[in-house]
Amino acid sequence: MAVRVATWNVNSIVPRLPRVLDWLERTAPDVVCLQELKNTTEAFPFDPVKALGYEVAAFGLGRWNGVAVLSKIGLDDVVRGLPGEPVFDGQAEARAIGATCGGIRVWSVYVPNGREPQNPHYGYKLEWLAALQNVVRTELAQDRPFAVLGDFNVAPTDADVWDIAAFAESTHVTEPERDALAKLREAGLSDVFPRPLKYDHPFTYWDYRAGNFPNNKGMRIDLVYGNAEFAGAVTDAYVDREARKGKGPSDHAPIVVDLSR
DNA sequence: ATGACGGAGCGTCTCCGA
Repeated sequence: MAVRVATWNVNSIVPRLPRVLDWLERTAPDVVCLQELKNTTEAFPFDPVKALGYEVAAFGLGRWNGVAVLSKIGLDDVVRGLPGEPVFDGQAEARAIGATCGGIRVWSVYVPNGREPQNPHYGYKLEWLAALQNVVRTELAQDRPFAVLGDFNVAPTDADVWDIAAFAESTHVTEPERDALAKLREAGLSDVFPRPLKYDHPFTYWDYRAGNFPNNKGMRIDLVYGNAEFAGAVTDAYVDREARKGKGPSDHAPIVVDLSR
């Protein structure tokens, strides 16, 4: 059976809804992890998404963050929030949601940005990634295909940013952030590396400013980290940069992963 | 052309994003 799984940071679901619905229709993924919904759980546009055949598990706490899992192949054992996650500035944030879809366990994650290495948000980011490591170890104890998909806000290698020199003193490329990803791989997850539809590297994010998209000044910070059962079933994976084009896009492009089970 | 920030809210600025 073929299963199509996708992840996409939509940068606010309400203004993006027409584009997201159109993309869902054309791409027809079975399971979709969404990030940066920027609204509350109740305000998620359930009806038009359900009309396309999806069950929806959303988790939003206000104007920032917000994650969801959509599925056409079942949606069970939903967990809202990352068990053991840290709290920043006394405010709970909706950055993770887990669900089981047709026997595949997925976590949709929106890792904290970190802002600058000197900012308390950076420490929060590292603590959040440590909590993710613990959840991953727990999930890996289960014998089933499993993946963490989403906006990790970390570029795993220097090749994952358009110019490493432009990132001196910046988050997203520091050793501790990359170590956190390495620990996920050491625990048993593989980086499901997508193919680009154009150019030689599968960037997933391009800043809106300064013509970064047309100039392909991008970053690969949206990732699919799967266990052996998940990664071993992958038949194709690509970044849909077409979704970054035109008027009113998200600043992130979706990643589409095809599995044969 | 892919084309030179955008979203949200106690809002006409400020915060946040990466």
